[in-house]
Amino acid sequence: MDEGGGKYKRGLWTMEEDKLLIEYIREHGNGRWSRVSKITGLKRGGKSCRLRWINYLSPTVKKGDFSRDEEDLIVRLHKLLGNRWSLIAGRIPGRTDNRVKNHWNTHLSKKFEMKKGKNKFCSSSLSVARSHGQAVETQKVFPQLNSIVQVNNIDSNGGVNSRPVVAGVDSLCATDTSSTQVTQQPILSDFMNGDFWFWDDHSFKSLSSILEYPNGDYPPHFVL
DNA sequence: AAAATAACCAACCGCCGACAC
DNA sequence: CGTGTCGGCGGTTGGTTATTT
Repeated sequence: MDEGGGKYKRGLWTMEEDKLLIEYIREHGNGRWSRVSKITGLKRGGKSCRLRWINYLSPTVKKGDFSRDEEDLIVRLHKLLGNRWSLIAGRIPGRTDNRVKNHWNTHLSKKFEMKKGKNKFCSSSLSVARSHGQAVETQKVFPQLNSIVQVNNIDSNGGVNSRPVVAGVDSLCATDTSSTQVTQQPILSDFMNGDFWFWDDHSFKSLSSILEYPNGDYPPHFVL
């Protein structure tokens, strides 16, 4: 490959280049990006073609401003997942990881990013409620999560106790680390470290593995 | 009106994992 | 196994546009 060398053009794409790329994809489908320049004569590397298609030319890309709902979802998912932009974008129809990332960096991070260290529980968006009632507020925001999980607590030794809980995005998380609420939710910190697992009869599933199922198409064993 | 600064965002870069050979 | 290629990801850059001085 010669993506960074002088063989390929760099910088903003022209309309003519866009046309060539669209024509290529119409005929050959997307993928096999490294062939684009050979077939079309386009002086662009495979990576550049892929990025241009995914982030701009694809008909699935939603252009225009982010809605309040989308912003809210980004903020909550970012709290939950950190800078895993592709995963976040995967939950927001039509938005690409690059656009979500840019929007976060330019608009949202200043507004919403929590100060780290002072209140770790508040910076987590996931809580564990001991009843559906406590999770109701969060279902409006992130219905997929609440609908799929019934989990058991994992104790400090890695064992599973039998107390069922419902996990969800919590907009009403504890604001004070000294409150008793914190001590009642010992597994929150595990969650934040990415070590939280959902138990579904015979196997553990990480939160991120569940989120990777698009559009709520979870395997049957996750559905309550 | 012009220069300086800030904000925005498309595109690039380096790294990594999957895969084929 | 090792090597090369490709596609995907997150971090970063730099050009353009908007705003402020």
